[in-house]
Amino acid sequence: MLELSLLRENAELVIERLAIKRVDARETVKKILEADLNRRETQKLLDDNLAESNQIAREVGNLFKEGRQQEANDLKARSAELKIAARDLSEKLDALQKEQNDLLVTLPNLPHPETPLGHLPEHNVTIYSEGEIPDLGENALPHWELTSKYDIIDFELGVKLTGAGFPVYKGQGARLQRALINFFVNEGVDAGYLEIQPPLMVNEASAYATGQLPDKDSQMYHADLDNFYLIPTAEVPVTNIYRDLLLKETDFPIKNVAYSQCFRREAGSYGKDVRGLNRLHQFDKVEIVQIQHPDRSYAALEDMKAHVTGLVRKLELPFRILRLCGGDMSFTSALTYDFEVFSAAQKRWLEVSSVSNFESFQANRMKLRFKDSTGKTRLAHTLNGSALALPRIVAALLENNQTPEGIRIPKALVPYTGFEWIK
RNA sequence: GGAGAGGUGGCCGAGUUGGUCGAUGGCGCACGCCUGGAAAGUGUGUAUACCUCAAAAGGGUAUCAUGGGUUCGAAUCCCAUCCUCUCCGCCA
Repeated sequence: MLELSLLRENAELVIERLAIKRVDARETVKKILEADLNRRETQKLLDDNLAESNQIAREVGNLFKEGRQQEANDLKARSAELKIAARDLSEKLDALQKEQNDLLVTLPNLPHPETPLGHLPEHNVTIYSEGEIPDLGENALPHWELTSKYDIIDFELGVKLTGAGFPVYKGQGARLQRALINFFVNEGVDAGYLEIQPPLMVNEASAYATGQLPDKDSQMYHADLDNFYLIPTAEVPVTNIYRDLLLKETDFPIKNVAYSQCFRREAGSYGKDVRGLNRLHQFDKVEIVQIQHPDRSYAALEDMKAHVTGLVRKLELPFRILRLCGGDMSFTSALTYDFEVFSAAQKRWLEVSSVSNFESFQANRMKLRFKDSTGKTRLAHTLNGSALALPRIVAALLENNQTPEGIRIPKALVPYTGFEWIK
């Protein structure tokens, strides 16, 4: 969530920037500031009340010691009055705090000034593209046919075991999964990221801190008995490692890479978007996360973008990088780069990574702070990106590399797969 | 799952016949003294949030797992929840 101090000091800027995300924040900002003013007044009244109560308690103690029962009892009466007033004030304060907080969490993060205007996919700006789009001719097969032709991924079997969107990987398909995971994790480790294996289930506090709750409740699988959520991305447990921490400036940069399975209910999806590997309920992803000093978070974002570029390049896939427009960017992001690979039989671009700087938006909700060189406590910046998500990479690899002899594995992967062809 | 013990500041650890306890002490850390330099020694300081204040200083409030209760007053008493440890049971 946004920092309250920013709203107090520069409400106009907030309103102006949020308009880029097509949010009219005028009314909300006004209400927040009203609640804030009210809250502070109430707090002052309550504090004064409690101060007097504490004073009386001390005096009563002394009077009893001196045996002055009558005076002590008189003071007790005053204390009872204060207590009733304090209860009311305290309830009012809680209500105001809740009101303010509830309003504050409805405001998305401010988009970075470089964010393109617009709200449609065509308003996203392609800032880079690379690689040849292969001409596969007329007989090219989409990946969902290739997977059954070579018997490497079984969608129907997944339906039998669980349901749609839970494919079963077999033989060379399973091996390819392991190869990609190891390749991505190793590349991350080589780039200085600490490898993390997080839990795949998190508690309510964690889901709230990274913003999945309360908004995206229906997008997560939930274990009722223990009130745990299956993670939709490793971002959730990994970022939560740093929840409620007060870091030192020398702790930066924090760089983590984590492989995990991800679970998403994807309620409301349909059509060609969910065909084959395009959208699954369970999938594999390697995520990179950085916790950074605010002065260096944008440099870190560029680093992460370069890292992901390296991965896609080594896989020899044609790709492009988009800077997302305000309306297409996530609630929490300040600046996002999307990576898309071209899946040549489907003839469409598939998003395989989203690299974002959240600035202090997540850190504020999570209370992730650090002491700067002057001893002041400030919010850290958080960033994350997929590096990479497997299914669509697999879809593009299968489609783009299909030949009459089989499917060719890119050179960089061969040491991991142990084979050069899927046959 | 059953029985028991316990959760105090960055860490360890006092404090549980309720009373100036945000909390003795030690370690760690920071700065200073000492030293040619260091170690040892020694001195001082060392939580977080909110409010107040133009700012700093200062002041107020809250926080001893979390939430509630008793009381003029709670780290200390009561209740609930969460978590940790030990033993038993079960088990990859």
